[in-house]
Amino acid sequence: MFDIKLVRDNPEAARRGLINKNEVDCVDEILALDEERRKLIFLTDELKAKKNQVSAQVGQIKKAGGDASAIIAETKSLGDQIFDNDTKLGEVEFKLNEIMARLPNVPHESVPVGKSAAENVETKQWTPEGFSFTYEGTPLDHIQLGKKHDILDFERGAKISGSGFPLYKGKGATLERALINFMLDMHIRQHGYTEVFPPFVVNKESMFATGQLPKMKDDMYYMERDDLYLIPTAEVPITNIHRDESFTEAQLPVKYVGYSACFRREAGSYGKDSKGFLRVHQFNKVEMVKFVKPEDSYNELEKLVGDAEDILQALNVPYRLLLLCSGDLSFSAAKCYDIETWSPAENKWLESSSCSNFEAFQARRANIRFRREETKKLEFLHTLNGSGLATSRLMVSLLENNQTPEGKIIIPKALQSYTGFSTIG
RNA sequence: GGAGAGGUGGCAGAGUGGUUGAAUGCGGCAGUCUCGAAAACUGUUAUACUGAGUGAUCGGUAUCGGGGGUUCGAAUCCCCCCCUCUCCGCCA
Repeated sequence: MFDIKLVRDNPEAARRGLINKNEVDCVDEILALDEERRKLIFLTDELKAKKNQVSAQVGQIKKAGGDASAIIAETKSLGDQIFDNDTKLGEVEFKLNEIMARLPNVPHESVPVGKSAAENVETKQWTPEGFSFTYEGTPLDHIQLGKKHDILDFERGAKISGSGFPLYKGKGATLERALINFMLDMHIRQHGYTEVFPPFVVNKESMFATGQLPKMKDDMYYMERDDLYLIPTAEVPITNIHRDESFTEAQLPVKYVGYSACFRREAGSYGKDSKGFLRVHQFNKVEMVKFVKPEDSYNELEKLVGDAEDILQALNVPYRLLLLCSGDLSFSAAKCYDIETWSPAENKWLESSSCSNFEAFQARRANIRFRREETKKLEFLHTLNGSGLATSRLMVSLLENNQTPEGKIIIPKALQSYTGFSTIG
């Protein structure tokens, strides 16, 4: 949620933020509603104060055995006015909240201004020793490799559930499990995260808090009967661990890492990069979430990206970092790096991770605060999260980059103690 | 799914219609005492919105799981919903 006070105090900044994110300018509408709301509150509070005052007199008069009927009549009419005003106020606040809830976060000043993904900025590229973008011969793609070694079965996955629900088999299933454990262990042991294993199904309050609702409603699996949603990312349950809670300053930063299956309807994106693992409805992801003090959040974002990079370097997977431009930023993010891994068969980069600073945007929606020692006041903290990483596209890069000319797959050293084997095929 | 109990301030726990934002205890903070600390004693200790003020702050309103109702007046009475616990049933 965007802070109404920020809009009120600096409408031009809010307007710029909206335009930079390719959003409709609704600042004037917000300002008008806000003014109406405050006018109504002021009037009604005065009436209520009067009513409370008169009401107290009723008690005193009755105690003394007097007749209070004249005063009671006065309170009654005050009550009617208050009721009307409150009804009006409710309508105004409903409208205001609706607009505010759909107002995206404002990009940080370090974010390049741009309209679309084409204007994202590559900030780093990393490749393992001896790596070359020009492949000798034709590399098999992950679907061919999956079939050849009988480790991935997209057809049967589709039979069981529909397209986009992959089935892993044999060493493929083991490799997937190994990847998840390897990533979790590195974040826990080397990066200092606390492991959590969250629910994969959440209520609407949780979805609102992290910003999936109301905007992304159509992109989520929803169970009407129970009014519950399948999570699109572990970011949702993990960030919501501390919804409506507050920390002491000394407790921060709090860092969690957790695995979850992720479910996305991907409505409207059929056919686009959708073969095999490139776009699926269910995938596995290890997610890092941080709760930090506002002044630390941009430093923590860089560290978060570094934590994800460590995984890729340990796995010898070529990758690059993209700093997303304002127009490509998600609804809740103020700044975001995507990590893309190289696919030799597709001959392109694949998005495998997204690391974002949400500043106080989610904290405001989720009401997560901390008490600052110096001022003794409660403040909204900043939340961040990043995939570390999603296994589906990582698996594409992992399989394709580690294939030998004979079509074998070499398991990276760091993973071997997790898989229990060093090659596939 | 059935039956019962319960949801009150950071925590524990009183409170069944009228200065109750809420007793008491614990915790926290400040002070006294002490070389220092502990103990003891004293004081203090919620949040949001809103108005005034540069500001410290002051005024008003709301808040006792959530929503609605009764009443001049609700933590307290009524209705609906949510959650937690116990027992029974079912079940991976």
